[in-house]
Amino acid sequence: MPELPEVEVTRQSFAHRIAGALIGSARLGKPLRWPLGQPAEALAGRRVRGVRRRGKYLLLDLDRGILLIHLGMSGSLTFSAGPAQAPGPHDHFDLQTDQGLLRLHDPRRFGAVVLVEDEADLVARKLLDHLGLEPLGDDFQVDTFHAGLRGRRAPIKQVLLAGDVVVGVGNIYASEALFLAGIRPTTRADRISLPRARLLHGAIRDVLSRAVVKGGSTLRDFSNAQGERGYFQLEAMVYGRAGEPCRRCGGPIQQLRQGQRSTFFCRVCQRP
DNA sequence: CTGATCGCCTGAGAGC
DNA sequence: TGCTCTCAGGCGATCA
Repeated sequence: MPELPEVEVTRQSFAHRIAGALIGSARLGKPLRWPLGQPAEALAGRRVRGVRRRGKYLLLDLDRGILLIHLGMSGSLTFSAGPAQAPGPHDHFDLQTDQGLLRLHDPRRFGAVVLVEDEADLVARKLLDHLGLEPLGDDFQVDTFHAGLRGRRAPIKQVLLAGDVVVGVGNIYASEALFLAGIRPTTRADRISLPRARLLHGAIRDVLSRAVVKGGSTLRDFSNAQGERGYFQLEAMVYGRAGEPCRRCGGPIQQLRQGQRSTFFCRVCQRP
């Protein structure tokens, strides 16, 4: 579910409410993708300073350590004050604070919660070091982006998904950004000229930032930490629209598979 | 180095 | 109704 916009929307929906909170206790449900790294009890007594995002990871800065949270494919967070509901079968992590309960709901359990002492921690480095440029940040410039595509013979769609050139672009927004840039998803990344890289750079920033404004995409059950759904899926130009008319030229949207993932594109509006 | 595959999990929907 | 199959927003590990 969650790509950069959904993770950022989630962050914005609870960062200000959890800032300064004192952790009373933590609870783990079924195992997630990686172990917490320490007993859940180790979180008690720590204080939450704030919440950052790196790619699709949320980083809860504590007065001692950092709690890394990844939503995987099906994860969502809620943060609620007042009496806590009993955890459901898919609620696999709770962080009880004096300002509310942060709860991770993740049916498929591809998500993770990892406690590290700092960003130099080996596990933190394994997860974060290889990540590419932040697409909404100042470092994401056309020339560095274009340089990152050099030497990449793989299809541009898959290079975007890999996340080592630019982070946060998942399966929905990769198709959407390539449509906006007029680039065929199968085009080899290293064959993209500087002018087309400029178009793609702009398209990535555009689609991700507009998706954040719309609260992300709710295809099935995504909601932010206040339980609110996203609406960007209503504006999708190609994703999930196989066989339907292109919103630009009217031709049928095509679907293909790249690396076990569905890709959607318009063969008229997107050139190789 | 890069690229292609493989799993990790559960649930929904299609087809028989 | 109930079974089997395919697919779903991610991504690290492994092998060529």
